[in-house]
Amino acid sequence: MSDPAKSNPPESNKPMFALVDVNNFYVSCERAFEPRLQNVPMVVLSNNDGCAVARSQEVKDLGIKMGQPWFKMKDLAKQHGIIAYSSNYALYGDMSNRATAVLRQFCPDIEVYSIDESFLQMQGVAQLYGGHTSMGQGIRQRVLQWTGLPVCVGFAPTKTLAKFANHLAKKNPAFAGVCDLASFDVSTLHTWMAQYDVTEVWGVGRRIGERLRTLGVNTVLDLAKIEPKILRTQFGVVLERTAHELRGTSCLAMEDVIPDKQQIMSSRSFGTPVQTLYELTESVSWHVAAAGEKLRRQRSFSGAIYVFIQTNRFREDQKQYNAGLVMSLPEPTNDTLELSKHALRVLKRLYKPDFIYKKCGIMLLDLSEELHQQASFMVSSIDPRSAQKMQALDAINERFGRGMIRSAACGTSKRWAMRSEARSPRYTTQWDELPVAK
DNA sequence: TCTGGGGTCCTAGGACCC
DNA sequence: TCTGGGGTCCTAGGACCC
Repeated sequence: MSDPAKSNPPESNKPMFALVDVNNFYVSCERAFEPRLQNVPMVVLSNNDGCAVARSQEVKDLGIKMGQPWFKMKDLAKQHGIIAYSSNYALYGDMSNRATAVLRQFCPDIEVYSIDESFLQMQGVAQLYGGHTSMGQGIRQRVLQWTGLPVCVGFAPTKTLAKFANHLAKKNPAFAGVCDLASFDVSTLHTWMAQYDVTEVWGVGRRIGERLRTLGVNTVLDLAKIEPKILRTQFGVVLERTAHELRGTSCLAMEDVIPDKQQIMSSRSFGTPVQTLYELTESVSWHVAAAGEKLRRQRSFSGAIYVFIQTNRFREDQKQYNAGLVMSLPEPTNDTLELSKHALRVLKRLYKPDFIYKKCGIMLLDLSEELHQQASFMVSSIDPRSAQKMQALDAINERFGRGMIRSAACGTSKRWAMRSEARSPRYTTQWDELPVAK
């Protein structure tokens, strides 16, 4: 017998991607630990229990849209017995890692695209599993068995098509959760493409969708067929690339290494409205601490900090004030206390009494790598013990929970803290919240 | 009463330089 | 009086993603 790779060189050299995506991810995480939630209409709410960020199929069937405010659907919820959970990011993050670990067993070349989606670069791997479809089924089965999470898999020669394949797998029960576009002939592919709105394409949102419609581009197929050069002049390189991808030419490669973040943000709406500088100070200090942790985790330094405060834009009966300011730091730092000092100085300049605030936050900007930090020849104002201090702080907070050690400015009242009234236990990351078998 | 929190990339346009 | 043109860098804002 001849080597299959050799007898078939053009096939195995062509790029081939799989997109694996967990169905209704947050909802599925909750269901994995509470079987009684199966087949029950349920949503998971955003921070502050604001709006629905994950919906079970039953809820989608009721016509409830992504991002719909919870308070607006309470009547419907009562009527249909919709259960709402607060979001539990400790649980979702951990479950995501577990699912990713299973995928890695199938294919080492993996790009974790988001908390619930990964691209796999196949390069002939599927042959080991008897082809795309059976590999896809194998993935579904093992992820479900090992993590309790249901996934769908889409295969195609480009990332954009793999996203579309995944979408088909999700929407059409006939695919049984796995759709291999590479096995479709052109007319079959086009028949499917003609059935879906152009905004289903990865990279085409509401706005671009509207503009495309004026050009007579309504379906996925229309976008695949239009001359890409036209898109280039009217929309730019990104959409041109998307069109090429829909035609089967791979333009987007795997991004295997996770690049360091170029900006780090921490912000949140308040659980209850805030008026005093004192409370804003607490909250901003809290955000600086959270962002500082992320900054040090990727071993970066920040050269500038942005602070903003906002009133509630939905309250037409209240005076509105949105303000933000960037401040360059005298030298890059990763020290939470140093960052706080500057952030609070900015906050004082922004603050105006007589407004009712709804949200505040900070962003760390001008990030640079640790390696590039050089001790200044000039006298540095940075405390030489800063690095050790931050290391100790991170270690303690890692072990005992965020905020165990914090600057005094973070305060103790936290009247502004976000609402999270129906959070499930952190089953997989806290010893005292482990699920109990009865 | 109650309306999320992150990120990225691209482009247009202004400032500035020669 | 004549009112160029090309290049770079930066920023703000818009669009997208999950």
